Amino acid sequence: MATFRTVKGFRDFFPEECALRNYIFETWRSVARRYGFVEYEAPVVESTDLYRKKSGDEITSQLFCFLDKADREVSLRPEVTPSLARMATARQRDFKKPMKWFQLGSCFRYEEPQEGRTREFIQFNADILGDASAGSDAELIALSIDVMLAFGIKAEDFAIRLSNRQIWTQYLEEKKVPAEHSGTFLQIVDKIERAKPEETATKLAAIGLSLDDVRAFMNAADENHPAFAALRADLTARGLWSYVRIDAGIVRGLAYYTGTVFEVFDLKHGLRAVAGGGRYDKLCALMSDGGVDMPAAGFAMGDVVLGILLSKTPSAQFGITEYLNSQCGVDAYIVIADETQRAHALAAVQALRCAGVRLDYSMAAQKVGKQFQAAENQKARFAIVFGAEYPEVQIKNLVSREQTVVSADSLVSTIVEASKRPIAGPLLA
RNA sequence: GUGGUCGUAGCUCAAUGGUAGAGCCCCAGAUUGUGAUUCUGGUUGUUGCGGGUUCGAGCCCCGUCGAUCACCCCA
Repeated sequence: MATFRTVKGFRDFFPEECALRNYIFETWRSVARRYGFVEYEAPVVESTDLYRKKSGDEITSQLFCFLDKADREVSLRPEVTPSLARMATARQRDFKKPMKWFQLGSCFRYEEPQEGRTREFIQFNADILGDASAGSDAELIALSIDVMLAFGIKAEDFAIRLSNRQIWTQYLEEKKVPAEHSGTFLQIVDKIERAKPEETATKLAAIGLSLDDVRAFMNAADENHPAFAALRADLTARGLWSYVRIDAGIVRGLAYYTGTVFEVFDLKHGLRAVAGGGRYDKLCALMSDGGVDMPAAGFAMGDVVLGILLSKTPSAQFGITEYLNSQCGVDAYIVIADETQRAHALAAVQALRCAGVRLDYSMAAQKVGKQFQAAENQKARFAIVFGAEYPEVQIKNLVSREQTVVSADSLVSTIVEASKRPIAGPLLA
C-alpha cells in the first residue's frame, strides 16, 4: 500500500492518460490556430484580489488561496479570464484588434469533487477582445462547434444552448425592477428548472415578479428574437445554426456576462456543460478601473467533462486510437544477439537516432527471445540484429516477417528508406 | 461546508465474528540467435488509517482520511 496518495481532487497522469491529455491539447491547439487564434499563457498564481474584484468576497470559499511567506494573499487561478483582462488591458495598445487569443492550462477550485468535477482541471480558453460585433460571438460559437467535431463528436451527440442576457435586462426594465435585483433575478432564472416552483414564485414575488409571467416570457424567447438576429444570420451562413438551441434559462453564473451567453452540452448522457462562455463587455473596464474600456467575449472548455464525453462517444474513439498509436512505440528495435557486439550496436543506436529514427534496445544483456518480445511490445516495425556475423546485420520486418542482411555501413540509409515505405500487411478494412 | 453509500494484492473481486483467497497483470524458467500459445514457479497485503467492544475483528461500534452520489457552487 502506497504511503502517499494524490491530494484530494488532483489526478495522476499515467502514460496512457497523459497521451489522452496530449491528444486533447493538440486538438484544441490545432482548431484554435485554424481559426487564427494565437496562444498566450498567464500565471497559475495571482493576487487573491484579482478574483475578488471580479466576483466579490464570498468567492474565496471556492478558491485555493493562501498567504505567501511575505503575507501576501495569493490564489491558484480558478479561471483565466481575470488574468487575460489584466494582461490585455495592460498592453492592449501593442496588439491590433480584434485580439483572438487562446490559452490552455490548469485551473483550481476548492470544491467537493464528483463526476466531471475535480479540484485541478485543465481548461481551453478562447477569447476575442476589441470587437463588439455579433460576428465575434459567432466566431467563438463556431470555434466551439468545430472543436467538438474535431474530437469526433457529432451533431447527434452535442448542441449549443444559446441565450442573451439583454433579453432579461430588457424584461426587468419593462417590469420596472430595480437594477440591483438583476443578479438575484438571474440566479433565480438559472435554477428555475431545478428549484421547487413554490420557492421560485416566492423569491420572484420578493422583487415584484410572478413565476407564470417569467415562464411565459422565457418560452416566448425563440430564435426569432431580435437579440439573436445577427448571430443567427452569421451561423446560418456557415451552416452551423442547426447546432444551436435557444434556451433563455442559460444565464451562466454571476454578473459577469453582458450579452450573448452559451454552453456546449452533450445530448445523450446528461453530463455537466462541456464548455461555456459569452460576452463580457464591461470586465476590462472593471479590471483596469475604467482605464481601458474594451469589448470582449470568450468561452472555456474543461478537460474533465470532455474526457468523460469522449470515453462515452464511439465515434470519438478513432481519433484517440490513431493518436495513441502514432505517439507510442518505436520505429525500430536493436537486438543484441552477441554481447561482444554491444559497442557496435550502441554506435548504430546513436547513428539511427540522430537520423530521426525512433529506436530502442535492451540496456542490459537479455536473451534474444526477450529482445524480440520487447520489440513487439514497443510496436517496432523493424528489428535489427547485431550478432557474430557483424559487420553484417540482419534487418527483420516485424510486420511481414521478412529478413534481409545489410552491411553495418548502409544500415542507417536502409532503415531510413524502409521507414518511408508504406507498412506491409493487411490494410484497414 | 452538509448528508447517503463504499474502502481487502498493482487491477477486478471472494472470505458465517474463528489460520486472508481466486482470476488478470508483472517477473523468472521450460526455450543458450527470433515475436505466438502453453506449462511451471515467484512477489503479491500492517484488510485505507487510528481507537473501542470481544477469548478472538476484514466483518460489530466510534473517529479520521479517501472514493463516489446528492446538496451548495459551477466564475
